[in-house]
Amino acid sequence: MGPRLTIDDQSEPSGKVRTLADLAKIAGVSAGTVSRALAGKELVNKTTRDRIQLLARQHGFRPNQMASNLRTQRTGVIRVVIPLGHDRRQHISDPFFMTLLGHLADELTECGYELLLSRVIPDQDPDWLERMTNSGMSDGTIVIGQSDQFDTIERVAQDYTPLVAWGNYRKGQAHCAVGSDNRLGGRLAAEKLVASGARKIAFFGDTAGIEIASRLEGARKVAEIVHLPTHLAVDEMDADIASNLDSMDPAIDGILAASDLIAMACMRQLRERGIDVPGDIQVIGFDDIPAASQMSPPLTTIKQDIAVGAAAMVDILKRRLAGEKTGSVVMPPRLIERGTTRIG
Amino acid sequence: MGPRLTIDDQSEPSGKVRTLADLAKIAGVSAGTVSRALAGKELVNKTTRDRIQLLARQHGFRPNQMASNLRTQRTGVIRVVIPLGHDRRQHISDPFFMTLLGHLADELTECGYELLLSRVIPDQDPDWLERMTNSGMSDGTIVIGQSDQFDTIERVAQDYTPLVAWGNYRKGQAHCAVGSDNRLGGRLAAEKLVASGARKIAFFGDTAGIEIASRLEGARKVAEIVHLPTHLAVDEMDADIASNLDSMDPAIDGILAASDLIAMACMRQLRERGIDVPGDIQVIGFDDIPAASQMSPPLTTIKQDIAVGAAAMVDILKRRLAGEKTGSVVMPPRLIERGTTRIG
DNA sequence: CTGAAAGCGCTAACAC
DNA sequence: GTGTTAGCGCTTTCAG
Repeated sequence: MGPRLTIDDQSEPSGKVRTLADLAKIAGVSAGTVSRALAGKELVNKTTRDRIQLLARQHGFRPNQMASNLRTQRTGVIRVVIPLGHDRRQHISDPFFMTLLGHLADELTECGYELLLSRVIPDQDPDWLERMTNSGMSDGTIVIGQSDQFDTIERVAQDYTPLVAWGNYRKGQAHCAVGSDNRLGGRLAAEKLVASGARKIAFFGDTAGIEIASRLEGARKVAEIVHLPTHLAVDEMDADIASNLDSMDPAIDGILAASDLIAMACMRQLRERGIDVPGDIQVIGFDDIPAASQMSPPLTTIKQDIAVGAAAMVDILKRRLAGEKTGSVVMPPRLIERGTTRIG
Repeated sequence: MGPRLTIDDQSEPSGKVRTLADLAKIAGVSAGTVSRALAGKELVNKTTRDRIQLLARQHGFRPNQMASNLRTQRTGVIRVVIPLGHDRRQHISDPFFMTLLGHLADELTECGYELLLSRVIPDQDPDWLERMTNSGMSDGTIVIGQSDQFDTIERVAQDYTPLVAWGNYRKGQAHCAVGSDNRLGGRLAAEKLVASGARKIAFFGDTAGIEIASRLEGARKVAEIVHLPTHLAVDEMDADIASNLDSMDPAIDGILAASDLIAMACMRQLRERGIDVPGDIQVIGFDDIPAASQMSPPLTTIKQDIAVGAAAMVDILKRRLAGEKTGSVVMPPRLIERGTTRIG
């Protein structure tokens, strides 16, 4: 039998070059030199450097990142993790997190980092953050949304510095957070509602998430507010809102939604019931996701500047990777008046 | 001087255990045994196995993935890449890709894979796919959207099997694609428009993307259609649509949008011009993103089942990783009639 | 059942 | 300038 058609003949037609050593051999130099040449180091003679780079291109050679990472103790990847704490189906539907993720991807790519994305269900694995930070698979970690995991993040941040979380800042906390002043946002929303004549205001949202809880807290500085728990998963959300809406006895005339998504669901339910917005009930959302301005009527909301937030997170993380100590960032949210509230 | 306060004293208070060897030492066994114990291998005595696992937990020890990956030649990560080919600002706003990504994340996490997310601008680096597939950082690759990169994907697929792309299937192609029958989708849309009385139909979209081109092609089987190029980035999109709308001389009475996002933009512009939908102009979208049903009037559209698509991609990729040969998957899209088209 | 030893593919002193 | 060498931290034969 000839050598053809052996079972495990995986070799490329003309001996694929897969390692530095392979390339070194056909270039007639040592692996070390190839390594340096490919890294564009000045140390190696320009002539041979060019020759090696050419050879590499010709053979489609690409050095193994994994090996390089192990050796240099530097991965060039940032882990972005979304904990699905208090409402695990949130992610699929929530345009806010998705938009934030998009911007993070932009920023990270921009400065040469890869993005390792993880969704996590904390209840099923209390160790989640330690696992992510200690795996050696990334140089730093970004947590999108504290959800109900504030304490976990706080604990890990004790001895893991390259960590930034999107979310609420609580005085004296150890971990670095970037986010909006949720309390202020809640206050702005309530103030607006009150100013334009609302007398009985309801808050739709799940206060298990600390960001949400802060919004309600802020709103309550301004007015008496009834809290109507609302799940974040689209399918449950609608049912929650519907039943709450129907069971309100002294009818409400103002809705403060914990997010634009919830506000949109409210509008849907209100329309089905023939209730006029903003005539009968005024509605105000939170986030200012792209869709907010496109509804009819367009949604009045509290805007969080996602792009700026994402840039800040990446910037801070880079600083921390460089050993700098940084504080948190609290960004002021802004009222965007549109069509779901009355003027005044 | 005592040993305190030396410059590079990075050691933890009581000597942090970071490597197998560290743990081996305090357990009084060899590194090999620790490795086996932590992997839960039966080979090692249950007693010592438990002891080692306990020790590991106590010290918060987590084996270095990078090293393990290098040794085993298996990373446990799947790369998901979004090429921003013909319209590089698409991603931030496109809920379709984001939703697909969400589902992919679910499916991958489900079966123990990590997700390495990359955005890529092919013009700036023609080598992009080779770079991603050969880096040794992942076991397989999913490309979300062929964009105008059909040929690149085709080329790489020649000798890289664990690759699946979301997109159009073209008879005889080498790479594995999962996606909707775009041509059929286009046809369904045009048929509906014609059936409910549209006489002059316009197609809004950028046919540089092959998926989009196929939709137009399908539509043209049914009716004569004028193509109005439209960028996918939200800001440009509005301007494109506005100018096109205003310059149409014999007014159109049907709009076939290449995506729901474009359809939504069209509706916005139409509303601004006081044009009634579906009275004066009927509109039909493509994708059926979550927001489609929430507009007013709710959008008639061609639905692609994203969840099923994502599951199929992951399933196929796993098969390919197991050495199986698989074909492509073409899923039938479905007309969802809602409020932006007339009955009939 | 466990230890010793040989690498995975790359990089960075250290030589010459 | 370039080769040699010694690992990065882990897994897995191969001995015993």
